[in-house]
Amino acid sequence: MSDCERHKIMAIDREKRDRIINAAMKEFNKGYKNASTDAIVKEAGISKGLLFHYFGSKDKLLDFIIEYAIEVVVKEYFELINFEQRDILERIWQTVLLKFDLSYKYPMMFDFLTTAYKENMNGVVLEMYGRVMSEFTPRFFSGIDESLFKDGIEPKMAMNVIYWTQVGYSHSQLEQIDSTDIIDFQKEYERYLSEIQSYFDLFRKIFYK
Amino acid sequence: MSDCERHKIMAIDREKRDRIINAAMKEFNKGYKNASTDAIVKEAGISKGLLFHYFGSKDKLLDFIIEYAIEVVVKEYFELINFEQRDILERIWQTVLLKFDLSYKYPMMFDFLTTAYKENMNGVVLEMYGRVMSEFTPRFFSGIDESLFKDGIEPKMAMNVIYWTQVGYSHSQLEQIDSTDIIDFQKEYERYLSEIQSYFDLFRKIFYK
DNA sequence: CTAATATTGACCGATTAAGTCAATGACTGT
DNA sequence: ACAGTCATTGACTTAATCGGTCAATATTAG
Repeated sequence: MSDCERHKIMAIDREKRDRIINAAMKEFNKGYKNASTDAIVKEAGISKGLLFHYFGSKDKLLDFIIEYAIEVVVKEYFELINFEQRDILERIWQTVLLKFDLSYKYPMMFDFLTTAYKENMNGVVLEMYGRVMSEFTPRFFSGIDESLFKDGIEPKMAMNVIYWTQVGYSHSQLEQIDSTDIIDFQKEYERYLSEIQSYFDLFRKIFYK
Repeated sequence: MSDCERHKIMAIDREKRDRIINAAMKEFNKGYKNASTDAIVKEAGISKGLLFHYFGSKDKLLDFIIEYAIEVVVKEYFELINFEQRDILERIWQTVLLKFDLSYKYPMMFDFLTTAYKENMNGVVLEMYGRVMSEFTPRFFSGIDESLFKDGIEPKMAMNVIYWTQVGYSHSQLEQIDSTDIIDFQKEYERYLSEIQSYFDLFRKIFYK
């Protein structure tokens, strides 16, 4: 993607640009072929001509969205995690907060990137993302203070349980949000965090000395 | 769906019928609109004419698959759970075994029904399924022997952790299976069960007296 | 008021997808 | 061997859809 085109896109009014990006991520999350540009413009509330005026083609739109999504996730998620925190519960807690902050602006970001990576929507760029990810995961689970765990508790299993619980809880919340109408985000945010925190308290009690 | 048509379908060779059912569930799992009859016949290894000879139309095919899936899940899952088992860990363990047995014949059954229910693919039939489900869930988590739990452990939270761990582990296994070629099912079955059992052992140790 | 820019949506050609049907293959009793 | 029945095929039709275009219109700036 040429800098010229990218500059044109980044000059769009911020709120409208995010509406297009979110609509595109939601639609491309169905897979490249199943994604419809008509559905994207409808969701974003713009005309079809404007979409092609800015992005040129469906492929270029996808390329931009992938590059943009990776850039945001790297800068506002991967790079913000403090690896000096050797308490795994606290380390995972950071990711809960960071993911939640990101999903406020871009609700489909992580789901979209997962789909894009699985379908290999853009070979070159996603290969880079794959490298970032495959370096991240082992790093995330290494340098952990295992002395915090009770004797007889397998740290690897405990970490999986913590991770899966957090994923499971998020999903159960997402289902409820889908079925309800527009919600008070601030209020939901607090309830969500306090509930998931109670699970972390439970884990601290059962897994830690 | 008239009994006549249903009879015609059930008269198809069992192995071929299951191939069609599995192909249809896999395809409809993408959503009704994204499901392609061409893809179904290709996956099932039959001609397009035959599919329409048996099922008449895409809608009637979907109706049959939904009815069939609900019937199988009710008879081979819901009705086989022993509610006299008051140990929740043992009760959930039953569901793991039952789901695994079912997923051998119909790998997409539960995922398909979840999608069908969310998209409300067939109002009348799925409303019935929703009623079955909404009666099942509270029943499943009631009549539990809470005296087995350690003091200070909230049974409801512990049950969620157990449930989410089982879901998370299944998903992590599914991802690995997708990326590998054909596998020795018997060997995988044993490994899967023994690994998930080790998580149940962990839960017994940390949650129970 | 004018020129430049942003935005629209009807329209086009190509592709796709549900559904059809005439033809063929396979089997069965005589 | 043969007539008759049933199972099965895949090229074809038709309507809708989708990516992409463009002349027209709205908006903004000087």
